Amino acid sequence: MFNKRTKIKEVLAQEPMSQEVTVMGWVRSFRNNQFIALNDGSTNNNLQVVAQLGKFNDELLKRITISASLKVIGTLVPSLGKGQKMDLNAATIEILGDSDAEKYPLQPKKHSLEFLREIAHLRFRTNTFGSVFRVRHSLAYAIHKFFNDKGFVYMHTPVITASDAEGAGEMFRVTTLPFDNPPRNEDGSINFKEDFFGRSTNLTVSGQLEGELGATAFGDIYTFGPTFRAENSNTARHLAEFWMIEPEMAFYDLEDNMNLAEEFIRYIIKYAMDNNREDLEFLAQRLADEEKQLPQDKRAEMGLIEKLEFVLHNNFERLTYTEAIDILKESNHNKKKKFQYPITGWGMDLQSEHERYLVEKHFKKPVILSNYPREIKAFYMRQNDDGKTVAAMDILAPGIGEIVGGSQREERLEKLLARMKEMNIPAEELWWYLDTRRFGTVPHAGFGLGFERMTQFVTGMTNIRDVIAFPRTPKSAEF
RNA sequence: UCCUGCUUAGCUCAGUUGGUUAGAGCAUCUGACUGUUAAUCAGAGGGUCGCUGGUUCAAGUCCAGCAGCAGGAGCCA
Repeated sequence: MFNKRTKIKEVLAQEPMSQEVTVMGWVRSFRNNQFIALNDGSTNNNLQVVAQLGKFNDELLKRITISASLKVIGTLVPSLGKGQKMDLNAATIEILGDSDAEKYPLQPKKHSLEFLREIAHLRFRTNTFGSVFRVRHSLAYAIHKFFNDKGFVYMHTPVITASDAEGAGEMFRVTTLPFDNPPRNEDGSINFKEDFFGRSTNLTVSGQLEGELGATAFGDIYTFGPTFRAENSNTARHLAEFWMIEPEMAFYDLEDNMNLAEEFIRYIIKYAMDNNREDLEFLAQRLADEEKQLPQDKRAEMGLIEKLEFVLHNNFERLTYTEAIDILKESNHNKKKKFQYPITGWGMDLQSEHERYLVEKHFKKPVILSNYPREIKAFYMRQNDDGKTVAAMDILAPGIGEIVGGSQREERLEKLLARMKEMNIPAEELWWYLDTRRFGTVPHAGFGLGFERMTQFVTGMTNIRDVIAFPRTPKSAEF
């Protein structure tokens, strides 16, 4: 058996009492031909391995280069140096894999995030990305734990779908037809009857409609999977491939939905705070250092840890779209005409500058906006009695904007059909969806949460490309 | 997709009104030193100045097109 090692995180938690320990990891630095900072990804903290002078031959020492992989057996003793509690006095050092220092691109110094994106395959070996991806993992685990503990069923909705009626964005087409010479109908259009599925298919833009099918059988379900949007969006908060969590609950109204979303967000943040304290503190420090470069007015008012604590201990501000419009209209910001898009009145769609004003300047906390005008929202949202609004809600977070979008769904078949007709959504194609309203329809609700945006919020990373391992963005799919 | 900006050594950046052989710090390599913590000291190597074209006696520097990246906007999660 090869893997008889102790993870460095566990080693560092021990008291050094000359016990024998086997560790394996990658060299972060090699100082003074004697001190190896070894990292194995279990924590950002390195274990200092001491290769006593004269004990190892030069040929071996020369191969201890940055990012070479080592197996070290030694005894754990209190450190004579000041920078760490313990040393691993090496008895044997085995080079598992050499690393050519002349070609290895990472150095023991600060690199720009832009540069690290160009070497996304190696950036996990930095402290920043080590912390980010350990936190990302914890958030993913916490999500499953939260829903599992509440008795939700984890539902795997399809990645390839045929419905093109959702209007959630541009889609990536899935086909096996030859693109240079596809079979054609008599009128010249492409004949998808000859395609793999016998019809036109695409990558999913949302699992919601399928999720509703699950909710109307299991009661509570959630999905957690990849989602694809072929939008040509070039921003720090959009990806062409991202992960989304979509809970869907039968016997829920809009308020139940908001309560669940708020509890959910708080739960996963608390989980990360309890289990990734070290990584979050590192990221908080990183963010603070980064913000020092910014002018005063662009800096966040709270540090990362402070912000997360604040979210844990303060209720989200809840208000209706109508109330939000009033606040915006009456704001000094608007009266001084500082909005690029002026507040024209009820019915307008909120721009991100408006959302940011509400969240970052007015309330200074996460905000849940509800009951939007029906004209600016999707067909499946439940129509309110006022005839003007729908039971929709968005959760807006400081720094990243919309983090959750959800609604109570229209469960009344006649109303749903009428709305679909108004919006030119072909009911025939969604016959299976409409069946939920035909056979024992129930009030139900759900929401979607962008996993990367949530991870951004928790890690403080300002660019979404830095919280997913291999970001897919326009003109970029190298790794 | 639109607006703005950027692109010079492996990395982070200087580079004057266009003018000889394009610089620095870090990294790398060689040597010295040896309880270091971004180790230190000495030396060396390392460049198609994003690409294509233009103006000029002369272009890293000026102009145009293209590409990529970043920030902002739109779309959204």
